[in-house]
This record gives sequence, structure tokens and C-alpha cells, in this order.
Amino acid sequence: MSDSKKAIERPDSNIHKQKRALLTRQELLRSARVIFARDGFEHARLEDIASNAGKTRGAFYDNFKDKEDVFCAIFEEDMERDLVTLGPLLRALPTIDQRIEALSNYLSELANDRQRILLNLEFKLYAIRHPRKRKRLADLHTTMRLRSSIPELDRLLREVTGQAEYAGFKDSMAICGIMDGLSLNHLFDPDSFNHKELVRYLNLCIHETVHCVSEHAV
Amino acid sequence: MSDSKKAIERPDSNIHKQKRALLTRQELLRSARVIFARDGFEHARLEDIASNAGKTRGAFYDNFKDKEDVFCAIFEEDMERDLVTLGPLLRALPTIDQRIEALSNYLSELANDRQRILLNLEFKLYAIRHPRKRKRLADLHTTMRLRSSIPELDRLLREVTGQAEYAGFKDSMAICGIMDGLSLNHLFDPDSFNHKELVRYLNLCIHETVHCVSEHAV
Amino acid sequence: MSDSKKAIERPDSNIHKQKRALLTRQELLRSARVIFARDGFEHARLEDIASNAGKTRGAFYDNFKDKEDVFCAIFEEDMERDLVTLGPLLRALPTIDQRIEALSNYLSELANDRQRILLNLEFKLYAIRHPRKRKRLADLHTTMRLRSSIPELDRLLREVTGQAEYAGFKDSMAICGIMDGLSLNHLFDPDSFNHKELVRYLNLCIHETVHCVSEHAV
Amino acid sequence: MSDSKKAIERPDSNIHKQKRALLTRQELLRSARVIFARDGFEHARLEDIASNAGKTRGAFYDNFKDKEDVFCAIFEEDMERDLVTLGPLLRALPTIDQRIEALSNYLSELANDRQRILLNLEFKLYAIRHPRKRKRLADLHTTMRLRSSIPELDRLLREVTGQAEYAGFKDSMAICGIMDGLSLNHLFDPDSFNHKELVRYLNLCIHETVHCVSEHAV
DNA sequence: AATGAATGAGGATTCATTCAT
DNA sequence: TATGAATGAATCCTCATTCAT
Repeated sequence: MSDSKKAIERPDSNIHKQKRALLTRQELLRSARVIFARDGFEHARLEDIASNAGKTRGAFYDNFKDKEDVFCAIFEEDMERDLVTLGPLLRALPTIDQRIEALSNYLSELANDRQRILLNLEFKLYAIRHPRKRKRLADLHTTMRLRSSIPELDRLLREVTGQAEYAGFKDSMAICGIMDGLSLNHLFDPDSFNHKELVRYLNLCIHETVHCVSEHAV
Repeated sequence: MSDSKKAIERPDSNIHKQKRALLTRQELLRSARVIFARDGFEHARLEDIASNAGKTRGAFYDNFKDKEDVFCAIFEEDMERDLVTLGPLLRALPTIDQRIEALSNYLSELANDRQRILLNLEFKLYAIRHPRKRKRLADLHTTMRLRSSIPELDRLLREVTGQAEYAGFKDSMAICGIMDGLSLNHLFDPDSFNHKELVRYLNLCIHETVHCVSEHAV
Repeated sequence: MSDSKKAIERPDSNIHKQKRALLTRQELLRSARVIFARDGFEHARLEDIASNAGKTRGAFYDNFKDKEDVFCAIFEEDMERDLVTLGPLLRALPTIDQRIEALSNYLSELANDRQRILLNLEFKLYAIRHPRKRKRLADLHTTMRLRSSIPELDRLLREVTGQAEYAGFKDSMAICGIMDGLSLNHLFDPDSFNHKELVRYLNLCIHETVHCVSEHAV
Repeated sequence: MSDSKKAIERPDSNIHKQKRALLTRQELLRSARVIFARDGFEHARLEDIASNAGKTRGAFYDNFKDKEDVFCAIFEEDMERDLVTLGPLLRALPTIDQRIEALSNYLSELANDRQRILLNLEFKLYAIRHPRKRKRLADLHTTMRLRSSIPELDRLLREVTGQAEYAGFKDSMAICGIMDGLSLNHLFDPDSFNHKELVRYLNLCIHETVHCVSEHAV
């Protein structure tokens, strides 16, 4: 514990390096989101991702294996973030109605996040087209399906009526689908319907879902 | 009809040539749908499109200017086909309810057409990312928006209650959006909800739309 | 046979194209020999191979799959050439002694061909280091072993004394080995021994081989 | 020996450092042999050399200037080792015959050392292809030629008959060449001839050489 | 109209080398 | 001494596009 051996590395130096390395990685991830959202997975250039992060291609390859690697890392990060954000948020609220309201708000904010919408669509298309290209992609695909892209959503729906897993799950996928579609078309034609209308349809579906679930439960 | 060797310009030969040319073009378009749906616009190779049509790259360039050209041609063809298919179909039905039923059936069939779903998403993403790359793309984009991807849909909705253009339009975009989203997620996770459920949500939205529209109209 | 169908392609045009394509391929092969001999397999640049042939990299990839592909093609070509050259040459000679003399001459000429020596060494090292990288390489490796790099050599040795296959084969490999080694060291240090000396050792080995073989046969 | 933390310049510490530095260098050299033999000079990665030695690239650059630097260092080390090994060994034996026998044994062991064979071929090819890239390489090349790759070999041959330098030298190069070639082809096709046969050819050449030398000497 | 050889720009990837710590 | 993050040149390979036939 004292001055043994030969301190393989001065701790300070290590910490600094690690910090720098982590920063670089995060910077690259942030940049990758921007570029993937802007250009799509296939058209995105690593050069752009790197330079947008103020780095070179070499730095990219120090942090990621290849383009698919960052791509997956983005969604892993997103899943994690949603999980730690939405879970506590919902559990902190006492009534079901408040939770549904909170969820509705959360979703309607997501529906305004252009980058997230595009990345989400991009990933789903990619996953559809590369069913089992690599284990990691497949696993991510599975996890996203199990969490219906938005963790806590299906958990909440199940809680609402004490339903068995499957029923709630189906509906949460449907809500995600409606989210995806409305968001996409909002970007495709911003004039066609405004955010309020998007929210109206979303709530319609959420309540219909809850309603149906309850009925089934009877 | 006999020695068609190299008849420099006989009418027959011309007709044959034109027919052959048209066939080639159609064959290439069909093939392009397959490849674009399979690989996405960016990743699709002209080589694959040509060879899948039993042609070579040269033939491709005789019929299309470039990759974007076929891409647009596909959607122009789709719009046209929907227009001549769905319009008469709906107009032939006497009551609103029958029309809505027919529309619902039409949409739920579209939602089963993997190729069409993927191409549709691909085009919308492409249009979102290349706002005014070329006039033709922009025009196509506009037309699709005005027709809410599915011609006759907004026309029908307007007819339903005699609403002014804008209100019905909004809703038809929403319905399209929900179509897009549910279809996409059906491909993303075929087990999460089946076709019947997709149809249920679709009808829910259609009727809600009609209902709201009627209410507004009161 | 007359003017049927629609002559898929004017024969002339085809012939010209094929001729051109073949010429390009041969030109690239010739160039590849030069570059591989000069720089070695790993260090050789496709760019150099292409430009030395007066072509671009694209032309290279029209004719070969990758660097290993040309590399193999070279040896396949060499094996074929030796086969059609040396076989008839030897068989045309009436006595064993004359054949041995002819073989000796042939080998001593090979030992003067800097390009061939270097390519030969390069290939053997490559094969040693990539035991079964690809079937084609392995097959080529096997064929070269079976023909002891120089087709007809082992056949001749077997003929000499009517020996069973294996004995002659061993010796022909040995002769090839001695060829390889003396040639290499002649390049490594041209002053150390001249061509005459190389031939002396070669003949020594050939005769020793024949001698042993005969003795065994007794 | 106690708190060796960061003693800025104590003698002990220096000695330890030097010892450690030397160990690192030797470890890297050992590793470089493995990697160069496995992958060849061009294809070998410094990263692999370093990590195979349990070090990082940084440590490599502390001990060597670049890739060619280690490469040369390997052969300098080999030359030195042979020199101090074989010289005393031969000189300790009273008769020529015994010395020739000892040499033959030494050579036939070398012919079994895969790593040494491959490194030797690699170096000779490299030297052939970079005639005077750097003085050090050229010097090493010269030294190896003068010592015919195997120090003491030509000295012995000269001793055998009291010949002038040149005659023996030629023959020792030839013997080395035959060594190289037989060893190479033994790796290329291990089944074609076994070690005993390799030794037979080697001895044949050695004796033929001695014989010739003697004759000439008469 | 169609072919397919050839082009060459574009982009992914590797890796020797540098440098701050 | 040693680390390993970062660089960026070098090079492989792909593929849209052109063009002579």
C-alpha cells in the first residue's frame, strides 16, 4: 500500500489521460449524432464526424472500431440515459394519471427533438436491413424492442392495470410507432400539423391503450 | 418482319425498339425498388439495380440520369398509380362509411407491403435531408405533402364533413404518419403487434379523425 | 444461323473488347511481376502496378479481385508456361543424358532471371506464412509442391531410373531448394560466386541425385 | 532499496534503471524476432512487437529508432552470437574432420530453426531490395557477405587446405545458399524431404567443396 | 439501345510516429 | 523510462459515371 514495486504509472498522469480520453470519446459521440442525423448512417463520413469533434480520423479509430461501432454506442447511450431519467421520474409520482401525464409530456418533448427522431428512424431502418449482421447490433435491437425504444413505457402500461407483460408491451410498441410516424411526418412537412396536434394524437393513443387494457383486464 | 438486321429506320423496327426500351425502363424501375428497399438509397449500387434487371450499367444510364433520377421516378410512378387506383375505387362507393371502410382496407394492405413501407420511409428521410437539392425532388416532396403520401385520403376526409381543405389535410397527414410509424415498427419487431392490432390503431385514428372533424364542423 | 433474333452484340465489337480486355490483363500481370519483384508482395502498391501498366487502379480492380489475386495469377501463369515449355523440350530428346543436360541448362537460365528468382522466393515465403489463407493459395501451394516449382523435373527424375514417385519427388524438391538458395545468394552477393559456379553446384546435385536414385533402384 | 519512489538520481536507482532498460530492449528484440518471422518485415506491426514484449509503442521508440532499426539490431545480435559460439567451438577441436563434422552439425541445427531461417531469408531479400538504403544496412549486408551469413565457415574452409581467401569464400557462400534453399523448401513443403535428407545434401556439398578446394590446392 | 472497359474521386482503414504526461 | 492519446500520411477498395464500340 505504501511505496511498493514501481508505481506502474503516476496516478495523476493516468487520471488526466483517462479524463482526456473520455472527453474525446464523448466529443466524438456528440459529433457522430450530429453527422448521422444530418447525413444518415450510410452517407455519413468518418472524416466529418472526427473533424466536427475537432479531432482527426485517427482519434476516431482509437475510440471506435468502425462506423457501426459509434452508431451502436449512440443508442446504448440513449437507452441508458432514458432508463435513468424516466424511471425515477415516473416512480416519484403517486397516481397513475400523473404518471401518464408525465409520460405524455416526455414523449411530446422527444417528438420535438429532430436529432433524436432522425437517429431513431435511422437505427430502426438499419436494424431492419441488417437482421443479425453482428451480435451487438442484434442485442441492441432486441433490447430496444424489449424496451420499446423508450424504457419504462411498457413497465408503466403494465402497472396501469396490473396486466400481464405481453399486452402492455404490444401497446407500448404501438405508441412508439405512432411517435415515430408522427415525428417523421412532422419533419417531412412541418406545416401539415403542429406540435399540439401531434400531442393530441399521442394522448388519444395512450388513453385508448390504457382504456383497452383496462377493459381486457375486466 | 423478315431481315431486321440493321434496317436503318423502318417504322416497325422503331416500334419494336420503343417497346423494348419501355420494357427495359420498367424492368429497371422494378429492380430499383427491390434494391432501394433492400439496401437503402445511399448503400444501393447501380450495378445491383442493373444486374437485378438483367441489364448492365450502360442500359441504366440510357434510361436514367443518375441514382436520384430512378429514385424520384419510383415515387412519381407510385403517386400516379395510387391516384388512378384509389380515386375511382372510393368514388364508386355510395356512402361515406363504405368509403372509409375501403380506405381502411387499402391502408391496412399497404401496411403489409414491406417494400413500399421501406421505400416510403427512405424517401421521406431523403427529402428531409435534402430540402431543395433539386427542383424535381422538391416538387415531388411538395406533391407528396399535398397528397399526404396517399392521394385521395385528404380529399375523402374533406368530403366526409365538407370541411375546408386545411383541416382535413392535417388529419390525413396524421393518419399517414401513424401508418408510417406502425408499419416501421411492425418490421422492426414483427412479434410486438400483429396486423390486426395495426389495423385497430389505424381505424381508431381514422374514426377519431372523422369524429373530431365532424365535431369541429358542427 | 441467319438473321435471327437480335444479335445480342455485334461480334466484331465483342472481339475487339475481349482483345482489349485481355491485353489489359496481360499488361497488368507483366507490371505486377515487375513491382512485386522490386518491392515484395507486402510493400507493393496497387497504384504502382496499375500505373506501370499505363492503367489506373480501377482497371486493376476490373481484372483482379485484390493484390493476392494477381499474385496467385502470376504463379498460375508461370506454372502453365513451364509446363508447356519444358515438357515437350525434354520429351523430344532421345537419351537421358541429353535430357539431364537440357534440364541443367534450363535451370541455370532460370537462376539468371532476377525477377523470377525474387517472385519465387516471395511466393514461397508468402505461402509459408499463410498456410491456408484461401483455398486458391493452398491449391497453388500444393500444385507447386507436387511439381516441385518446376514441372517435369520430378517426372524426369523418375524416368531416369524407373523409380517410384516418391523418391524422385524428394530429390526434385532438393534440387529446387538448391536452385532457390544459390540464386538468392547470388543476388545477395553477386561477387561471391559466379554463374558458372552456380551451375557447377547444380550439376553436382543433379548427378548426385541421379546416382543415388540409381543405386536405390538396384 | 526502500522508498525508491522518485529518487531523482541515486546510483542504485540508476543501476536498476539501466538493468531494466536493458531487459526491455532484449525483450523487445526477442519479440521482434517472433513477429518478423511470423509476418515478415513489411507486414509486421510495431504495435504487435511491443505488445508481444508486454510493452507499449512508446517503450519501443525509447529503445529503437524505427522498424528498420530493430530489424538490423536482430542481425547484428545474431552475427555476434554466432561469432562467439562457433569460433571457440571449432578451434577447440583438434582435427579438420572433427571440425567439419561439428560445422555440419551446427548447420543442420540451424536448418531446423524456423525462426532463424525465415529471418535470414527476410533479411537477404530486404538487403537485395534496398541496396544502400542506409549505411547501417549496407554495412550489415557487407559484413554478412564477408562472413557468408555464418561466421567461421569461410575461415574453416580456408584452413582446410590453406587456400587463399577468395576460393574458400565462394564455397562458403554456396554452402550458405544451399542451406537457405533447402531450409526454405523444407518449410514450404515439410513432407518433401526430411531433415536427414537435408543433412545429406548439406554434407555432400561440404565434402565436395573441401574436395574441390583440395584438388585446386594441389 | 446496349455493352462493359476504364476512369478517378471518394472514403474507410491502418499504422508508423510524435508528444504531453 | 514508459505510457497511450493523437496525428495524418499512406493505401486499399468501391462505385458512380463516361465513352468507344
